[in-house]
Amino acid sequence: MRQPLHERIRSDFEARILSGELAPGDRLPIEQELMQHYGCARMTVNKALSALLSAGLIDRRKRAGTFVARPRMHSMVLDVPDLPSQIRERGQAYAYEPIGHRLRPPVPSLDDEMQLAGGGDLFELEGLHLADGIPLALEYRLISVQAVPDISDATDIEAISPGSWLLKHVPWTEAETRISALEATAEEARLLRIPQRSACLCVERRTWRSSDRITYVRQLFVGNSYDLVARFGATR
Amino acid sequence: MRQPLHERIRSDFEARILSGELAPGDRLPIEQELMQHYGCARMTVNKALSALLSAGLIDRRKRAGTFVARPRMHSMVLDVPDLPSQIRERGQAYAYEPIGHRLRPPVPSLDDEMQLAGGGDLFELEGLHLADGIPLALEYRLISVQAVPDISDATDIEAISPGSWLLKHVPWTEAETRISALEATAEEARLLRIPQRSACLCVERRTWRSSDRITYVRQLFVGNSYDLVARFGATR
DNA sequence: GTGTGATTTTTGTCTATACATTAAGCGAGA
DNA sequence: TCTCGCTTAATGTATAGACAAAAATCACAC
Repeated sequence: MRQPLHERIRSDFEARILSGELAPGDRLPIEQELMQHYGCARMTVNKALSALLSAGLIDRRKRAGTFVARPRMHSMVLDVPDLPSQIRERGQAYAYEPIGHRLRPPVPSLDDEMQLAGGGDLFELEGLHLADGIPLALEYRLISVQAVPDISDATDIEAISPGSWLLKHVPWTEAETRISALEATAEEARLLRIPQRSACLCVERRTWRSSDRITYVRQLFVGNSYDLVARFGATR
Repeated sequence: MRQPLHERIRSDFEARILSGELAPGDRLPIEQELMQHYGCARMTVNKALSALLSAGLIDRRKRAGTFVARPRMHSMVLDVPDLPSQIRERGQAYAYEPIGHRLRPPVPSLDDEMQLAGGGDLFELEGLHLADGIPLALEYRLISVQAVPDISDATDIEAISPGSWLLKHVPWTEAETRISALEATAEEARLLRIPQRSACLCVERRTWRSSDRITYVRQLFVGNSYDLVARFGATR
């Protein structure tokens, strides 16, 4: 039994759905029929269909049956590796160069800052990510002191990089990333050592741990030296 | 039984892992112990742990046991909705304005074009996506005639938008998206009606159907009028 | 010591069955 | 015709047991 039966059933239907043979809205056989077709117990069929369900390929309704899901708003998996390891993987030397940091209260007129702070203060942090000594990205970060009290006595936070430090100390459960393109301001261009108004890739991210805001970060990548890559396909 | 037992077991351990109480590498109780702790059958425990496994939160090895997974390279889900529906969702009028199209052989010196063509010709297509009459994105697309023979007699392809047309006619199984920022050339700027060298978000996508290349598309978005959004979280 | 084979623990798969839950569909009555 | 409740077909959850497969461990021979 090199390939488990439930896996075979699952991939059979995955293939038929992805190939278009089974179109969105089409009904799949009921579990009883599949039991007979594959000559197995219902639990085995159920395991296969549960996997397809959690992969979002099918919808199931009691009494009604199992249906091919409408093509969900197409989505792909975006790799968000942390910069240090990604730069090292390219065979370059990584360095983080702190520009400054301070503790300050949130600006009352900025809703986002108020929510992030959640009654406490904000830890503000700015620095450069360098690859082989050349600036790759400018990072501006706000951390909620309330959500991350350890931040006060974190002497090592700028030794590695704030992103890596946070990942180690504060696991998050939810995040939203926004990607856009914009032109570097004079100040940003100076820090990144690029011409003014050069195109930059702007990645903003907000993270939560079960409804509490943790951090906001804005990374400005030098346009022609960094690509984000997303993939879709080959379930595992 | 508002909440199934297997779901309770799953979320118990999800919480303990995300909170850091269980650190990467820590060993979880074996299924026998969990059966006793929760007073249930082994299949129930197994279902909970299988869910955590497929979510990537744990690793399991026969004879060795179950362990909290090392934090994987973080990945997020990137929404890639097709432009027409997304623009209409914002309450704007969508239009596609064809610039031109032709059938031509691939350029022999370009490996990517040769692979895409796969021995046949390429269908080349250029057009603008407009929101309320204002250019939002410039699209350049190559389609493999071999993979999509219907393309020859597709009179409607420019009536809707090439992306939507393809999505309807040719399901794909794999795709790679590359996101970067760059400055519009003189020609691109003219078509998009923006100043020369403005920052633009460049989305390139290559799609496959089981090892056959189908299409290459490059969409150039006006920098300040479009964001891509990616999310991570809420395991259903 | 060092490999090598047997042992045993733990997960992986599967069966057969039971009862719960949901909602589609039907029929009775207003 | 509309509504209410009943029946019933389908999925959802759970059980108890069986055997398979992998790999850590141990014992033995060299």
